Amino acid sequence: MSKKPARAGRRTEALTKAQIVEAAIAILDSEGVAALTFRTLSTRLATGSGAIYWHIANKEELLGAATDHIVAAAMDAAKVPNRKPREAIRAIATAVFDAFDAHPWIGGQLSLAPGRTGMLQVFEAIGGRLVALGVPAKDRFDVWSALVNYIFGVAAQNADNARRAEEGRTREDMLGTLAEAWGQLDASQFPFLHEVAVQLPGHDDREQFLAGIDLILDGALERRP
Amino acid sequence: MSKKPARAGRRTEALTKAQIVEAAIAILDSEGVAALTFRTLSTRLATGSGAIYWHIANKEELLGAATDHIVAAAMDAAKVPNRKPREAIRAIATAVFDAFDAHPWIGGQLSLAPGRTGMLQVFEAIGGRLVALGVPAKDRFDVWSALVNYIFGVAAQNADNARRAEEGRTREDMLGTLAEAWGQLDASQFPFLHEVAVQLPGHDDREQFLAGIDLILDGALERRP
DNA sequence: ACCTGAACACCGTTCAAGT
DNA sequence: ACCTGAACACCGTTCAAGT
Repeated sequence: MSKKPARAGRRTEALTKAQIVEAAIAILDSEGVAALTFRTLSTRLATGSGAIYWHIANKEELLGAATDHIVAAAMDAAKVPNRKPREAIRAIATAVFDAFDAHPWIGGQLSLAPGRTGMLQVFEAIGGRLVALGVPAKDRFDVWSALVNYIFGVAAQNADNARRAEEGRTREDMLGTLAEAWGQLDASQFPFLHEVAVQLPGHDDREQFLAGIDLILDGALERRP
Repeated sequence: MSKKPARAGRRTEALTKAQIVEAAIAILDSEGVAALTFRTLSTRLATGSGAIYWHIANKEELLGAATDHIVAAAMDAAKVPNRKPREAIRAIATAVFDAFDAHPWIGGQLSLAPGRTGMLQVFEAIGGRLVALGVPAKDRFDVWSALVNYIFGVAAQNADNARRAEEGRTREDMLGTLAEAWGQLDASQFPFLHEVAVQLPGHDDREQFLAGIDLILDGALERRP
């Protein structure tokens, strides 16, 4: 027997990057982004904080890998092969939107480091449907770029709103407050916002997100070679 | 005479929030987001770190106010009143894109706290042009939402790429590396990315961003009541 | 009312030492 | 090869004490 008793939960096999990323996601989901530190993470993994650095370069890589894990899982869950192209694009966009909304700690960790296979899958899936949809070859790169940037950009902004709502009022409260503020804006200086204020509380963020996808696709299909 | 000589640069008037925000922007622009701490900021302002908290609640509010200051300045500089509606929208979008690109520390600080007048000005300016463009009233809210979300979301993602490029290779280097990686992808599994790889190095992010604006507007104008 | 700056309660990251 | 955990060099934020 060694002097120290074996610690409960001490692993017997080597850590893996996947284990670390999954533990990080568990902390992020249950306690939020502020709770993810190398100390809480190493405690949960029953190891020393320095051990994590053997597998992961730094916190940015950790958050990036966690984000890509969520994206890849969302793509796996969104079964799209048998759908018509436009429906497939809408299904992929919805999957990303819902995944970000369910894991609102996802922020600006959307870069394309090597090994970000989840994002690559989304990129390819969207691009492939544009060919099937009949978007002219000369427009394809721009349409694809607009779509993937829109999807990830808007989903990330929505997630950030959800995160802020979590730590305070509900989303309905926030929209109500915003509608009231815009309704009190000077109608001669802000006629549009003054008018659109009434539509804020009732609207569905997800539906509006998908309406934007349709606008881009409609614009793309109007183009002829 | 007091025992301690008056410190050089000691202010004689009270701090203002505007002074703090401008000093913060100066640090962010010249030394990056990691260099902005309450210690560097209070040193530059010749005050104590706690003094800043008399005027600003916390770092999130500081970064949010700095972001809105940049947006407001960009809107002021982008003279759009005499343009045709579509050109005005393109000018506003370009102004936001360029401002974010020039201040790449702008990240996810895009929320709508009270007093964010810069973002409100962009929102109103875009909305007003949609009326002038003849977008049907029933579509206006969705088209407006798609446009402003696209503009801020894509501009923020581009800024984040610019920030990452700063602390390493150039943007051209990064695009070249990405093109090479995508070019080596299995062409049967990733046909679209394999093909689009060749277009990556030569493309202009700003032009592609504007192409997305046009797609949304074209999609919107195709709708009839 | 506004400022000072030490103190508090943390961080991410490194690294000599272990197995 | 992989892990340990103390140590380093910081942070944001608070607050008693000043003017």
